[in-house]
Amino acid sequence: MSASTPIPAPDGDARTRLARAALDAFAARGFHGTTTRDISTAAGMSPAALYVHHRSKEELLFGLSRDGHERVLELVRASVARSVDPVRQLGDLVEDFVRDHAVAHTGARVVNYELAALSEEHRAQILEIRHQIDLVVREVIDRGVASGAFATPDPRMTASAVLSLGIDVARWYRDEGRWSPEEVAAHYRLLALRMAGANAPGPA
Amino acid sequence: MSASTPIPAPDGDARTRLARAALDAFAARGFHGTTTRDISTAAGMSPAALYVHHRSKEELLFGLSRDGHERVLELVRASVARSVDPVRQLGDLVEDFVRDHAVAHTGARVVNYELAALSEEHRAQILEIRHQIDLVVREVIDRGVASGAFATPDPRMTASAVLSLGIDVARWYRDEGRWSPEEVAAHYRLLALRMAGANAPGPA
DNA sequence: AGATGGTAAGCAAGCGCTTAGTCAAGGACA
DNA sequence: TGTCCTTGACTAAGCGCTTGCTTACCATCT
Repeated sequence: MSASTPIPAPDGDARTRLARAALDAFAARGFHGTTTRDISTAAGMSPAALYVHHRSKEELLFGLSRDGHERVLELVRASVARSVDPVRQLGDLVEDFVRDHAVAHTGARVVNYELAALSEEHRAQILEIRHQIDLVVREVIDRGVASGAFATPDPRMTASAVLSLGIDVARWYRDEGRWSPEEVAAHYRLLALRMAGANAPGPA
Repeated sequence: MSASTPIPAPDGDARTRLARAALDAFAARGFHGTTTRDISTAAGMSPAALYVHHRSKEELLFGLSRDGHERVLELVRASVARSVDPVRQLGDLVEDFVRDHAVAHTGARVVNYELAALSEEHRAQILEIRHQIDLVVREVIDRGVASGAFATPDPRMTASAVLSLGIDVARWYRDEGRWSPEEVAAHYRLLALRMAGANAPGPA
């Protein structure tokens, strides 16, 4: 035969398959509601295989949480980098953030609601990334208030609320639901700009 | 002795102590992360005592969830009943809802984030109460749009987002945090009215 | 005496994780 | 070319412990 590839498994290599199975299981039943047998069986392997590729169940969760958070941090930084106008920056940020939380709501659930299951040190690392995400939003709103584009009596709480609104999308969004990710993202862009007190939200 | 009371235990009767211990534990570590020994020990009893007062760990969760949801449903209905002006109704509703989710964030976490651990039938009962809560908010916004007091391209999604914003308070609020429940409630009132497109939010 | 509210002890099942080993692929060398 | 040895992925079996829950019994009230 001419095939020289190292025979890829049906859906990626074993390590990736285990990680994806864990993500789905954690999202559906939570960290403590998921057994190592759930994960390995879903990945088509024996329970011991999990420990060939990952040190423990907790470290598997940590890896998923860290990767997910870093992806979101890059996402919001990229949104803000696309322009200099705070109104457009906030709109883009919220639209991208919300779309992502709707599309990837399975991963976002693990990322946002399983922090308590992490070890002390791992949770601290994650909270640091979350802080960076918070800073991005806060700075956009602060600049908008400084320039007069936004008006809000408490910019910090408004920033917190805007992020909060987007995070909760991961909790309630369903694939078979009433709205597409794009529809939610577009409407939430408007809502966030109103929250910030933008005078003329503009079309896009 | 003159005391005729039936010797109340340090913090309420046994059933209540167990329920409160369960609520704290479920909020801190989740349903599956909590053992029946955690609960009974925190209530100052042996593991078997839990089954004298409650049928199972799941039914204990269900009771907490049902009571919590019914309390919130009564709360929002009372908020709306205090006036007839949609602007004031939505403002009062959000203010009361958010204050409650900040003050009672422990209970609200269980109520909002442990639904997956319930049995099929129990979860269905809870979802019905949640639907009633949703309807209250939706009707207030619909009436505001009809009267011209509100302006939003998708009243239904706006209603969903307003509730969502309040629910997420339970996730991030901390007692030792930056803001008092009253401060968050007041600011969120403004945010919700802006989201709904109220022209003049008014003072209170 | 019966009802009420509690406990000590423990059962069957399930948990995270480990151990000891199988098996296929690949390089080294006679 | 054939044989040996190493390496890496994987599993069967199971260890020690914990889980939710039950049973059999006891103390205290009315």
